This record gives sequence, C-alpha cells and structure tokens, in this order.
Amino acid sequence: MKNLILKALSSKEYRIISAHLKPVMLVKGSVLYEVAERITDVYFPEDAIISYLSGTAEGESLEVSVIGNEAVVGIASLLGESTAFRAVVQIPGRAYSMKREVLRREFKRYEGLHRVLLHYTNALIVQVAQTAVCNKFHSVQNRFCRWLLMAHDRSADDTLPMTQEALARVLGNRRASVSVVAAAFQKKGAIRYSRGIIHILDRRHLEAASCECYEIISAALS
Amino acid sequence: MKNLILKALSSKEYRIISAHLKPVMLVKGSVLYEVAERITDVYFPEDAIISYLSGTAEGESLEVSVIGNEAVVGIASLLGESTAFRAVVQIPGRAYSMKREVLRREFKRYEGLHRVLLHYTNALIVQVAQTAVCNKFHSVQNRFCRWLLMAHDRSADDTLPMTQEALARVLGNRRASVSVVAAAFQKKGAIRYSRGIIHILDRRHLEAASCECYEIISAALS
DNA sequence: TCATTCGTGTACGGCAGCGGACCGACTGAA
DNA sequence: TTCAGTCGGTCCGCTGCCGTACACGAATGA
Repeated sequence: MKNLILKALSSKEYRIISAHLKPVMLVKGSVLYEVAERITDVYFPEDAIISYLSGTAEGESLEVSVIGNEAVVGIASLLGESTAFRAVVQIPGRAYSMKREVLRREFKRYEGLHRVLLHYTNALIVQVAQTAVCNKFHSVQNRFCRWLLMAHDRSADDTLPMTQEALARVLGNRRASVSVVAAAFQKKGAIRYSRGIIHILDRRHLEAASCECYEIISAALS
Repeated sequence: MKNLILKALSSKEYRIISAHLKPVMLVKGSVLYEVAERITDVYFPEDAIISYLSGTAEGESLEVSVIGNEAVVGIASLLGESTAFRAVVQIPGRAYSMKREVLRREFKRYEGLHRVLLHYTNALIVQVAQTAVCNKFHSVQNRFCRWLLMAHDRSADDTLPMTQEALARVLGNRRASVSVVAAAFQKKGAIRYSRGIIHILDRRHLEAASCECYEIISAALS
C-alpha cells in the first residue's frame, strides 16, 4: 500500500475503506473519465500516473493536474455530480478502484476520511492554480523539468514510459518544442531517452532548471 | 440578498446562517487574505467583486478566479487550514462577512449547506482550470472580453471601476497590451472608458470577441 | 495657481514559441 | 526480409507579446 490518502486514515477507517478496494492495472493511454461524464469509480493510484486534461474548442489540450500515489482520481464525484476533465493514464501502473457511491457514503460518515479528502481538494486547487501561473509565465524548459520531477516523485523507478508527443500534449506545446529541450537535457546528461522511454539520470540538474512551481505544488500536497 | 450561495439554502438553514452574517463594505484594492495566511472571516459578496491572485517568484501575478455574488470568498478555510491565494477586492461593493469557525461548524452540521459549498468548490476547480487553459491558448483580446463579461455578470450596473493597470495585473499581461485592445474596443463602440471607469456599452460585441471559456465557466457556476 | 501624480497612448527592438513540413532511424508485424 | 508505423530531429518564416521608454492630458492637492 503506497497510496498516501489511504495511508493517512486511522486503522479503523482504513479497515472499513479497504474492504471496498479492488486492485486494478491502469494501462497507458486509457481514458478513465471523459468530460461531463458521470463518474462510477474512483481510483487510488499506487504507481500509476494520471493526468487531468482540460482543453479548448480548437482541440488544444493542457494538463491541469498530475495525480499519483499522493492522491485520488475522481474527487469531483464527491463534490458534484460529474467530472469536468478528461482523466488519462500517462504512466501505467497499479491502483485501487472503488465504487463512487461507496466512497460518497463513507465520506459523509467518517470524520477522518472527510478531513483527508477535503485537504486533498484544497491541494488540488493549489496545483491547478499554480499550473495556470506556470503555463503563463514559465518557459518550455522550466515546465519540462517540472513535469519530469513530478512524475519521478510519483513513479516506482527512474524510468518513465512517455513519448515526446504525449509530453507535448500535457505541456500544451508542440512536439517540436519539447524535442528541442529534451535533446538539450540529454546532451547535458540530465536524462536519457529513446523511443518513448525516458530515464532520469540527474535529478539535481532538473531541479535546478525547473521553476519554483515544483516546490509550491509539492508543498501543498504534503 | 443577492448572494446565490445563501439564496440556495433552505429557509431553515438560511435562518440559522443569516444570524451570523454581518454586512460589510469592501473597498477597492483591499487585500482580504495574503498567501498562507490563516483565514478568520469568510465573505459572501453582494455586488463586490474579488480576485484570487496567484503569482511567480519574479512578482508576476495572475488571477485564477473571480468571485462575486455567485460564490463565497474563503472556501479554502473549510477544506484546509490556510489560504493559498491573495484575495483582492477589484470592484468595491457590499458583502456579508462571517466568522470562519462558525461556517466551519455549520458546514459539518447542515446537509444543505454542506452540499452547496462542495458544489461551489467543484465549480471553483473548473474555473481555475479553464483559466489555465485560457491563459495559455487565448489572446489578450479574448481574455479582456471574458473578464469584462464575467465582471459585468457580477456587477450591479454597466459601470466597472477598474484601471487598465489593474486589469493588466489580473490578466497577467502588460498594461500596454491591455491599453491597445481597450482602445480598439472603445473605437468599435463596445465599451467606453476614462481614467479608471469602464462602461459596458455593447455586451453582444464583447461576447462575440470572447472565447468559449466564458460559457464554460458560467455553466460550471450555475 | 502650480506642481505632482495618475491613467492612458504609443513606439520599437527582441524573442519564444507557433504552424507546417520533411526526413531519418528504429521497431514490430507480416 | 520487407514494409508500415512510430518516434524524434530540424528548419523556416511568422507573430503576439514582452521590456522599456517617453509623452500628454486629467485629476488632485498644496
């Protein structure tokens, strides 16, 4: 059990919740929710990484939140009725799923679960807001590093299966732009990659080239 | 009473809540919360308009949400401990204030209040996310119009006391950029302005020149 | 009355990232 | 072995916005 939301529960509440959890494998690229879809299941990632994507009428897309073992996918189902984002699996891996109705019921019943989920909701808002700022003011390089760091934190090892095409979609830039900065960081020895697999070699280097948004988001989530 | 959160309450819950409300005037430019500050009061705007601002280490700033009579300022105090944004009064006006601890207590106690505040929280997330997309992909013109429309919806009349300098700060652009688009829209007869007062003359025109983000955010808030 | 501040107009060089396109290298399936 | 599809490198012209700066008239206040 690596999911921090579940780990934050008291042993009593954990026992109750875990009875409803079902282990699942989330495969790369699969879409957990579409926009305005009614949510039936929520997911507690273990080492999978999921993006919330928002977009424009012209088809441009942008990641507004990245979700791993520190969080839960589908919190909106507790707040309202349907989701406002596409949720897409970026890095495949394990997760626990749970029926939305069950979580909704227990959320109202158990104080600790209620508190921990609302606390995460607050962190989600901070993350989305900081992403807005980051997308507006920071360079592709900065944001490229930030994404790798965040993914690395949520990943089981130093290897991220992620094409530059996919990375471009989450960053909201062209693949060509991503390609240029990726090549530069590979040259400097910070990363190594080939055909859809990125290896993190020098985290320090990425941290130095990232913007402060990484720390702000990390702090909010802890 | 124009605040839609309060109006959405059952008459019983409204009676209980309203006993704790205190009418206040929010003056232009005043800062309701600083980042990481502990919230002691929340505000239900009547015709005041408040911005949540987020920023970078370099001092650039960006509005991530605009709040008027459809919402409440300080929802973060229910979710976590402190706020993550500066909250600044952009358009002065009336509001009702309430002690955070009281709202927190009643929030847990009353089903309807609980539901309506969580529903708003969901809408807030949508608004912040759409703002992220809008800031990334849409032009200054688009976003200038969107802001005026949103402010107009939350305003008591067609007059918005707002300098181009202040508008530039919320849009995250230079004053010079705002100045150019404002002059263009004035020329076309959509708005009229002088020394910090903007008059909305032709809403239709602004709607046509705005992006779809306006509708998306409005829909989420209703 | 005069000086100061505020709100706005405008200009100019610079640049990050875009749109679009083409090509080469690698991979896996037939 | 071949071939189609995937992944990534690169180039060119373009443009929207930036940073910076200066100017000017309207309000404000001494």
